[in-house]
Amino acid sequence: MYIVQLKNNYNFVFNKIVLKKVSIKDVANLANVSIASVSYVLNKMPNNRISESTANRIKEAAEKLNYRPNKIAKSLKTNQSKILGLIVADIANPFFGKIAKILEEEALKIGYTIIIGSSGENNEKFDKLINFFIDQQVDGLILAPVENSEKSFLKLNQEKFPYIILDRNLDGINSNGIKINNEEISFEVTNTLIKKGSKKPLLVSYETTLGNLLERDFGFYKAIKENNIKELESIKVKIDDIQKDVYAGLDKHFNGDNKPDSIFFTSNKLAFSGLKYLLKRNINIPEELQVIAFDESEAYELFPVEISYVKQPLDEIAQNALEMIINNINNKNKVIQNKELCAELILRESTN
Amino acid sequence: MYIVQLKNNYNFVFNKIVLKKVSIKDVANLANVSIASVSYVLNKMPNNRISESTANRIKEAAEKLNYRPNKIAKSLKTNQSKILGLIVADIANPFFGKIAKILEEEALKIGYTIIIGSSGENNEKFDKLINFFIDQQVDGLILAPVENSEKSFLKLNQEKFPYIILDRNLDGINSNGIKINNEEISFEVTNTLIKKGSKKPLLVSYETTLGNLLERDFGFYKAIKENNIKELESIKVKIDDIQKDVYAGLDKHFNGDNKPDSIFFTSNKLAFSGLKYLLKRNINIPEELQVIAFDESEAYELFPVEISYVKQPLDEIAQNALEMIINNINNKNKVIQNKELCAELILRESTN
DNA sequence: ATGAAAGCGCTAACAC
DNA sequence: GTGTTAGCGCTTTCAT
Repeated sequence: MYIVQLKNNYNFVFNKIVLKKVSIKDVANLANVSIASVSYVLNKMPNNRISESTANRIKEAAEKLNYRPNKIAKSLKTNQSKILGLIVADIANPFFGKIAKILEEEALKIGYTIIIGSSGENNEKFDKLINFFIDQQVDGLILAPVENSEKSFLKLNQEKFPYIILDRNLDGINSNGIKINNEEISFEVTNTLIKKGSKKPLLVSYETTLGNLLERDFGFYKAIKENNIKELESIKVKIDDIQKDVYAGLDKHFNGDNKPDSIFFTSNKLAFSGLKYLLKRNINIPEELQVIAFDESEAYELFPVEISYVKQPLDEIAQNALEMIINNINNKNKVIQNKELCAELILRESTN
Repeated sequence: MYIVQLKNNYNFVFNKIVLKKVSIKDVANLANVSIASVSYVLNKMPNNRISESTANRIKEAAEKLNYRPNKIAKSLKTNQSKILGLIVADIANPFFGKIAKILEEEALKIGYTIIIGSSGENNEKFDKLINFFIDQQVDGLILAPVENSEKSFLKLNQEKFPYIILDRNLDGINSNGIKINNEEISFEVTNTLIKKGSKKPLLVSYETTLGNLLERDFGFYKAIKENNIKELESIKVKIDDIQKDVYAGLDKHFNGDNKPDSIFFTSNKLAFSGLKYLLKRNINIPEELQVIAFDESEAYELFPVEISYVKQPLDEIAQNALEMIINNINNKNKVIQNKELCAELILRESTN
C-alpha cells in the first residue's frame, strides 16, 4: 500500500499511484494517535502503557495500510542492523553451502539476516569482504579464515568488533570459535585403517598453515607413530591447484613399488580429485586400497564404491556459531570460548 | 578508531576506550569544516565546489580517524539500501551456489550486497522470505520461483516492487526474467540421442507446473514426434521425493521387457538419483544405455563413465540477472524483458 | 567555496 | 495512558 503525499504532513491514501511508502506517521494519523504510541504497540512493549482499545485501533490502521516498519530507520536509531556477515572460502562448495543454509534459517528465526561472501582462499579478498561487511553495518561476523589473514583478525580484535571463527583456526589468533575435534577424529580414522589391516597408510593433505588442517595431519601422524608404522611420504597439496598436485602425488606413489594400501584424504576436495584418479587407474577398493575421506559429499554417491567418510555435525556447527556470535554481540567483553564438536566416522564399503 | 564523547558535541580522540564510532561530525570537527563539505568530498561530488586544499584536509582527517561512512544512515536518507535479495530453492545445491557466488562477486563490484534465502521449494517459505527481505529494505529481488507462488508475484507486481525471475518461470506471470533456451536445448539433446542410435529414449523429469521444466519436456516430446518414435512412459518425479520416485520409475522400466536405450534427465538432482540407480544395476553405459543429463555437477566426475550434459552459462546468467535488476530498480516502469541465453550440450562418454 | 539546516523513519526519554 | 521531542548519521537544498 502506498500513500500520496500532498502537503507537508498530510497524506492521502490512494489506490494506484505510487509515491511514498507507508510510514509510522501514516499509521499514527489514521489511528489518531502519536507515532510514539504506534511504535510502542507495534513493538509489543510492556503493555501497561497503551489501552487495549487504542492498541487495537493502531493495529487495525497498520494492517489496513499494510504498514511495514522501516528496518533501516530502526537500525539507525538502535544502532543494530540485525545483519550478520558470513565469510566462507567458497559458497559454491556444498560444505559451506549447507552451513550457510542452516545458519540463514536459524538466523531468520531470531530476526537476523545473513550476508555471505566467498573469500576464494584469498586473504586480500577476505579482508576486503570484512571491511565491506562492516561498512554495511553488520552486527557481527562469522568467519572461516584463510591463510595469512592474521592481520584482519588483529584489526578486529583491536576494534573489539564481534566475530567468531568457523571451522578453521589460525595460529596465534585466539578468538571465540567453533570447530570439530580434527585431531581426534583423524587419529581414529588412521587407527581404523590400520586395524583393518593397512600397513602403508598414505596421507593426502594440504600444504597449509591453517590449524584445523594441521590438526588432521597430527592425528594421522600420531596414529602411525603409535602403531610403529613407517611413514610413506605424505602428499601435501597446494590449496590453489588441488587436482594437479593430487594427481602428481598419487602418480608417484602408484607408479613406484612401495604402493600405499590405504589413503586418508583430509578434505572433500582432496578426496574428489583423488577418487577421480583412482577411478581412472582402476584401483580396486577396498581390496587393493582402503579409503577414508573427510566430509560428506554427494559426489561420493556416484563412485562405484561407497566411500567411508568423516561426517561433520553441520547443524550443530551452524547453531553453535549463531549462538556464539549473538552472545558476543550482546556482551562484548566476554571470555574467549572455543567450542569443539565431535565429528563422526561413517564406515562404508571403502574400508572393507 | 573510536571517539570518546565528552559533552554534547565535543569529541575527544582517545586511544583505547571504546565509546562511539567515528561519524561524519568528527571528521568535520577535525578538518574544521562543516559536515556538508565532508559529505561532498568523500562522495566525490562534482568538485567545482570544494577547494583542493580543504578537500585534502578533509581526506586526511577521515583517514586519520579511520572514518567509515554509516551506510545505514545513508540508506535512510537516500532511500536506497544497496542490498539485493536472492531467493533460490536451495543454496546448498551447487547450481544455485555457483550462481550466488558469481552474483555476489559482481554485485560487490558495483557496491551492492546480496542476501540469500533458500525456499526449499516451499511457497510459504518463499513468500515469507520475500516479505522478510522487503522489510529489510532490499532495493530489489532476484527470484527463482517455486510452484504455486503466483500470488507472491502478483503482490510484487501490484506494489511495483522491482524484481526479476531467475532460471525458472511461472505460467501467467509475465515479468522480467532470465533463463535459458530450455526447449531448444532439450530438443537438441533428444535428437542427439536418436541420431546416435537410440530407438527408445526415456524422459526422466518432474511432475511440476514450473515453465522451464515443462519446456524441457516439450523439447523432448517434439524430438521424438519428429522422429516418429513411440514414447516410452516418461518418469515424472515429485519434487519432494526425488530419489524414491526415480528408483521406482526406473525399476519399472528396467524390470520390464521394453527397456529404454537412452535417458534424458532434466535436472542434476534427477540425474544424481538416476545414475546411482544405474550404478547399482550395473547397466552398461553407453552400450546398453546412453545418458544425457541437465546441468553440470561435480558428482558426475566420480561416475565411472563421463556423463554428457547440458551446460548452462552460469556466469552469463548471473551477470544478466544483476544487470536486469539494477536496470529495473533505476527505471521502474520499463518494458518487460525476457532474456533467453543459450545452453550448450557437452558430449562425453555416456553418448558413445 | 562553504555552512546551516531540514529531514529520511524510527525509538525512547521525558512531560503531562 | 498518551503525546512531544531529541536525535541516530547522513544527503542535499538553499543561503551566504
